[in-house]
Order: sequence, then C-alpha cells, then structure tokens
Amino acid sequence: MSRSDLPSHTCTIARASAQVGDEWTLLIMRELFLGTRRFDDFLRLTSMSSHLLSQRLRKLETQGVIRREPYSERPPRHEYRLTEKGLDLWTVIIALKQWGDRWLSTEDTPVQIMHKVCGNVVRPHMICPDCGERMGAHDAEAKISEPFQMERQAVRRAP
Amino acid sequence: MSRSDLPSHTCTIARASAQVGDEWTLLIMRELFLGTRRFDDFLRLTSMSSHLLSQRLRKLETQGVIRREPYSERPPRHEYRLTEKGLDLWTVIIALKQWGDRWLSTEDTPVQIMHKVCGNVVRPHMICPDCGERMGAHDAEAKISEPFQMERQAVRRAP
DNA sequence: TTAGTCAATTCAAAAAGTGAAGTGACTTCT
DNA sequence: AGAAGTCACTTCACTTTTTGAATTGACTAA
Repeated sequence: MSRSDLPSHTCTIARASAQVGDEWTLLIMRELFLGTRRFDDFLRLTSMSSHLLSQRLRKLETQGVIRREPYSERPPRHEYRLTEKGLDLWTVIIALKQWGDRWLSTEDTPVQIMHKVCGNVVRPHMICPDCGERMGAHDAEAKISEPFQMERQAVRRAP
Repeated sequence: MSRSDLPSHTCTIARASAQVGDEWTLLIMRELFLGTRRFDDFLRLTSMSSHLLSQRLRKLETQGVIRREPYSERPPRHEYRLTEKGLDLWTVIIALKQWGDRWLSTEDTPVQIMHKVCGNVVRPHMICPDCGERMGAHDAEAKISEPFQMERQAVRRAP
C-alpha cells in the first residue's frame, strides 16, 4: 500500500497524516499561524522550492485547510488564509512546537504563545475535560472500536 | 534548501517536523501508542513497505524517540518501545486524531481515549495554564523572539 | 526434513522533490 | 516611453525517495 492510499484508512490519524503530515505542509502551517499570507513570503521564509509550494498550497486549498482571497484586482493578486478547518490545526502545531522546544532545542524558544484573554505568555497543555487534570501518555489508554479492532485482526492474520 | 536542512532551522516546529513530520512516521507513532511493538505487526498494521519501515525505525531510534529492547536471546528478537521523548509526542498524535475525527470522518471515531485517573472516555483539549480557560487559534497570539525576527527579516529581503 | 516465523536487506522501477530558468501580468523608476 | 522590478507561478532536467517483490538468515515446531 502506498502513501496515496492513506486517505482511505479507517483511522483518522492516518487520514490526518495524509492531509497535513509532511515536512513542508507543517512548515506552511507554521507560517500561516505566524501571519504569512503571500506566495513569495512562504517561499523565502520556508526556503522550499516554488514548485513544491504551489503544489502544497493547491492541495491545502482543495482540502479546505486554506482559502485564496483576492486583495487586489489589478494586478490580480490574492493571499492565502486559514479556514476554520485550518485554524483548528492550531493544537497540532502547538503540540509539535512544545515537543520541539523541549527535546530539540538548546536555546530559548523562538516563538512564544500569548493568551489574548489573560495576556500572559503561556505553555498550553492538554487536560481531561471531565476531571480537569493534566493529561499525557502515562495516564491515557486507547480504546479501539469493535469494527476497527476486527479490521486490525484481519490484517494481522493476513498473508 | 532541501528537506535535509530542516534540522538546522532555528524554529523548533521545523526541527520537530524533520524528526516526526512525515506520513509513515506518524503512522508508526500511532501504532506505538496503540501498543504495537514488533516489526511484522508494524508492517501489517500500517501496510508500509518493509524497506521504509526499517529505515524509519532506525531513524526514530537514532533520534531517541524509540528504543529496541531484546525480549528473546534465541532466536535474537527485540521489540520497539517509546522512550520518554517518544511518549511526549502523545499530545501531537492526540491533537492530530481529534482534528481527523472532526474534519475527516463521517463515522464514529475508531479510537477513543480513556483517562486512567477518572476512568472516563474523554476528548482532551488544550488550556491556558494561567487562567485555566480552553485555548485555540482564536485566542492565541504568536510572539516571535528578537533573534528569530531578525533572521526572518533577513530572508524576506534576500534576493 | 520441511515448513514457518521474525526481522530484516536487496534491487529495479516509479514517484516525488530540487534548483534553476522562464513566463506573464502588471507597477514603478528614470 | 522604455527599462527594471514585483508577484505568482510553471517548466524542465536532474536527483532522491518510495514502492513492491524477492531474497536472506537465524532460528523453531511438526
């Protein structure tokens, strides 16, 4: 099975990976959250090739993660902006950032998060909505649904 | 600049992307969090090629995200397990899963999260550690550090 | 002995990514 | 008015990565 089959997986992590799980797409998402809107800026700030950038932007637009908005008629110009679907990836990018800050950096973080509501620079984290306690890998257990478990049993027994 | 230069970026999101930001690595991470430990199981459950799987496992081991643990001397066998660094990616995988559940799925989620502390199936979310309120893209603002801002200005003005 | 398991490696073909150059619709400078 | 510059791409030749099938090698179980 190839990368192009990922969107058809039952697992939503596989499906999400297929949409945004590659190096350059994640870098584009970073830029979008930092406020970058134009082709040339993405190009310089990510230092990716223009070929790849236009491919990825097209893909993200098709998926509804970003939208093109015209900001000038003559010459015809437009900018790229996050849709609600795209904005909702914030948690993923922040989680990745915190992990990178913690495990891959020696210096201070290059990007801080400010909470507009309270005005503080913060390091957001995940909590359990029921008991309100902080949550991590150690206190979570994955429960696989019946149909998905069956599907997995089948492939494990396969040739 | 190419993919291989990502680890040298100042930005920790770029660095994190370089380590775990690709489709197959994310799928391997999913499996690790679901409890998969052995080569053949990864192979069947992700349906990736064995060549790529062994490459990725080697890379993840080198990076310290997973470790190989022997579980049998004869025949020599070992399993792959998450290190602390790997376990700390939980938030990223969960964030990706929630996003996939919300935007890419029609049916019920194939994997639920149970909080061991309170015993409930939950959808964890991010909060501001200072004021305790739920946080998302709309109420966050990115603050770019002085040195990183300078670096970015430089590339924007570049040829 | 033969078949089977596990954890890979090898190899050729196909797909994806890279970097440089080019295009076209404009605007600004002189 | 002509030349140079900007922005948003596309094209193309080349390199790297991925794919999928086959093979290896160390063992075990029938």
